[in-house]
Amino acid sequence: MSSIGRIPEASVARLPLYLRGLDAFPVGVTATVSSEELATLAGVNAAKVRKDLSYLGTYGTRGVGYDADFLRFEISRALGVANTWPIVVCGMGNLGRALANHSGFSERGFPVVAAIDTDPDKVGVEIDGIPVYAPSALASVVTEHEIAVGIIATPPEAAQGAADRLVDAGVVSIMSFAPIVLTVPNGVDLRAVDLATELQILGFHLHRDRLANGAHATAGREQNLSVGQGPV
Amino acid sequence: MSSIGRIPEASVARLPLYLRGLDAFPVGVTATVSSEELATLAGVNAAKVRKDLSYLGTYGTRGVGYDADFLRFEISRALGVANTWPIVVCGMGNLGRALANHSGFSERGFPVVAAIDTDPDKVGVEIDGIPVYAPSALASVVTEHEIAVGIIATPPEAAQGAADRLVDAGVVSIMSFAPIVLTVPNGVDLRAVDLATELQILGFHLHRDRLANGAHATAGREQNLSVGQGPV
DNA sequence: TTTTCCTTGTGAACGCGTGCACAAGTTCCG
DNA sequence: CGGAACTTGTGCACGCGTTCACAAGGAAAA
Repeated sequence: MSSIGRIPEASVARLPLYLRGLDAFPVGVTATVSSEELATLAGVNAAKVRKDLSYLGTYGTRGVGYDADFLRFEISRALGVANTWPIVVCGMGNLGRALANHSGFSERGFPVVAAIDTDPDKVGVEIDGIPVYAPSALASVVTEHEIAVGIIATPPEAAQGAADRLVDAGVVSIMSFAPIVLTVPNGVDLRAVDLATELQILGFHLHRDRLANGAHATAGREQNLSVGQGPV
Repeated sequence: MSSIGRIPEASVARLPLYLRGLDAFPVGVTATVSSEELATLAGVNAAKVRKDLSYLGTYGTRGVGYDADFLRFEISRALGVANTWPIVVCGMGNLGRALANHSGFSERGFPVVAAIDTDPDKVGVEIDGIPVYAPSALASVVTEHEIAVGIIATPPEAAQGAADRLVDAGVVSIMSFAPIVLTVPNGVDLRAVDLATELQILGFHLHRDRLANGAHATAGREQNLSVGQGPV
């Protein structure tokens, strides 16, 4: 087994992008990718690709490139994509329903196997094929499906409660869409995505450019940003 | 007018969090916040709060703290929150509909005023009060509502096309949920959020912890992460 | 007025991430 | 077999962001 040393967080955050880029190459077929190509596919630069991959091991061939299929396998292994992580969605409002249906999740090894909602009208039925349970059933649902990942898509007021229940039930990774700061015990991995905040960042640049130029936004900023998030 | 110098991107990304934290204080009422309190409310540390705010100007009082109401005003001004930025959502699938309904957007000054979809059954009707137009109508819709911000929630195959049309129509800020790399001209601000990628990052830590410990995840990682994204 | 207490604002050090530039290694052609 | 062309892997330098630690300043009490 290849004992991988410490991989910088910034690199970890890019590994899924490389994996996504490798979708351009068919599975099971031998093909060669250069760091340059992969960089384009992932939206980063070539030096970063090479350095990131070097943290995983020496998987390329100098003068040639990387074998696409093998590289996919190795990145998948590093990310633990071989495993399937069933997830539970808390809050079946607009966003929750959309997330529960999001095909990208199951395609990437994160099938939504259950949902939680407080609305008695929703509890007990299946929404888009996903069974909805009451909050009280969370612990048993988590145990039964061996769920390690939870998504919080509740209203802000209910988010901390949902997080607490998830943690109590044994969930150790949480992705939250609630626009508040959540507190979770040590050892629980929390990722917060606040969509309105993201827009406000866009708004800042917009505002600045409007002030700088007359009304037209010609003087530019950067042109491409990728997903990511830094630890606090 | 306070001419603000260059504000680091990392600081800009936190300003909305501070603003969100200040929601805890009523509008129009004089109250004092210390950097420590605000740090807790925003989920960061106090030194960062002070440094970030110092980029905006000298708004605090030594020995006392910041006036919550005034601070909110100043951060709002820096972010351009005074303005309202109408947005258009491209792709009224599950995610698009959820985003179009997301109350957090309009609350924060980003009302969804129009949607675009290729499905003839959707075009011409209103979905949740939002008029849906055909892609060909995009330019006139953007002009009419003076739209500067677009959201891409289309399937991946249609995303680049949607981006191109948005740019042609004059949109200069784009938030994309499509799991592909988009190319936009210089001067256009693009923010990409790939939800599956976010989950895979969680999955990586999960995987690592499972390998390290037996099966229980007690040995911990960090406990709190906030939204953010770095320029490429 | 002077002293004490408190919190901001910031200079400076540290650490991480990025990108350059090149040595090391591979393939292919003559 | 020698050399040209190419691409990886990485040492190193640079810059940004974070954090510490403290001086500067203000309020309140003595």
